[in-house]
Amino acid sequence: MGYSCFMALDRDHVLRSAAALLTRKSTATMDEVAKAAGISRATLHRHFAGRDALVRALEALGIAECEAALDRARPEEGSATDAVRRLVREIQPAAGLLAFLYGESQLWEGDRQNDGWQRLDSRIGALFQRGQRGGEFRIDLTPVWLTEALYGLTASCAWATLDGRVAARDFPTMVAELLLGGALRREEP
Amino acid sequence: MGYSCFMALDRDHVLRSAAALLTRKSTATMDEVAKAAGISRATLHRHFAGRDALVRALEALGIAECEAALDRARPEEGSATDAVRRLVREIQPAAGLLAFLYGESQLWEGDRQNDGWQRLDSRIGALFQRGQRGGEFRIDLTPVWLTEALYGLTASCAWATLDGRVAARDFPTMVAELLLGGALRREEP
DNA sequence: CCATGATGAGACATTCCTGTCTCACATGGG
DNA sequence: CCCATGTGAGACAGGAATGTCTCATCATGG
Repeated sequence: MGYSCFMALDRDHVLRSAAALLTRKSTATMDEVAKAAGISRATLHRHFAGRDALVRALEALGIAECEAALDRARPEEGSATDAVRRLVREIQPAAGLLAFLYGESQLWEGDRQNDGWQRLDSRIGALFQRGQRGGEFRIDLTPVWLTEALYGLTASCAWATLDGRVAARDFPTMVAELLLGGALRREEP
Repeated sequence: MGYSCFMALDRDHVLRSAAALLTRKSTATMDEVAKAAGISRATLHRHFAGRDALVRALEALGIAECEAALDRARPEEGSATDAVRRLVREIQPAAGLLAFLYGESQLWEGDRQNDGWQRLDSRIGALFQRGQRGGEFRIDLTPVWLTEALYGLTASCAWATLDGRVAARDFPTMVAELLLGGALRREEP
């Protein structure tokens, strides 16, 4: 059977390479994706039927990584503020992939879209709602918008990191502190 | 000379139509752009040599609109906080176009990019810096990141508005208040 | 040693978009 | 009235990416 027992690993490796490449160049060719993974275009097509299938697989990977990050962040524990900080920290490794998917409008205009996004939105929205009900978060910004802002700031910081405008080690602080506290100084520490 | 004296108006109309369409569907064909503007593809090519020229023209329009918004917002007057609120309010009409350009990576990977972005970055960055020096804004978030976050939140809210997740009339509040104050409640009103 | 199966290289047709062209038509000015 | 100019429709070739195919190679397992 040759390498067949490693195909799952190969597939994952290809997926990660594609994510890394498409994060930087979202219009990359199937040939470029194959080159980046160190395989031929034929083999790439054996793993993923076409470009659409590849993007869908990346979408599934992104959703899975976000859900894993959400699990690790334990959004139900402790203060909502700290939970958001944990979430941003845990989501950083997936930020690049998330930024790519966020800009891939192809995923949203389709008639049916992956349920995973709705699950994620619900869980993250619930975290913000918990913070509002507990009096930690202001109530004039809707949980839906706060969730959207979390995605947007994550993607923005991922791009800014790729361009070198923000240091990667500052990612958690920049995203979480802006999302939580905004630009204004606090009167009381 | 027929309609030649109105060509400038035609061109502007085409540009606005293209912006509105490409904001929703960034991969729209030249034919779709022409259809959306109510002209034929031949006439579209008479106004813009090719797709690249069209995108560049949209970039120039976006920059011009942002600079105009910045002028109207009078970023040097009054408190930096109010200046940011004015800027967000004035930038809303250009938010859709800005969101399209923000996701058009083609503009950034080219060897030379429009100087306008740097001018805008400088002016907006200066506003945040003024707020920091005046003690209004916190100093642990860099002006570069705050500028990036302004773009990112603007684009996010523009998309959320298109999808109906955020009401258009709430745009200024959602963007400005999150950027300024974050999600946390203030102890003191 | 041989058979199996995965791989890489490349050819190939197809499809889609683009850019350019021609031509007929309409409108407006001289 | 006649000409000039802008326009729409369509044809056309070219390029690029895709998806499918074949074939030679090579490693593994029996």
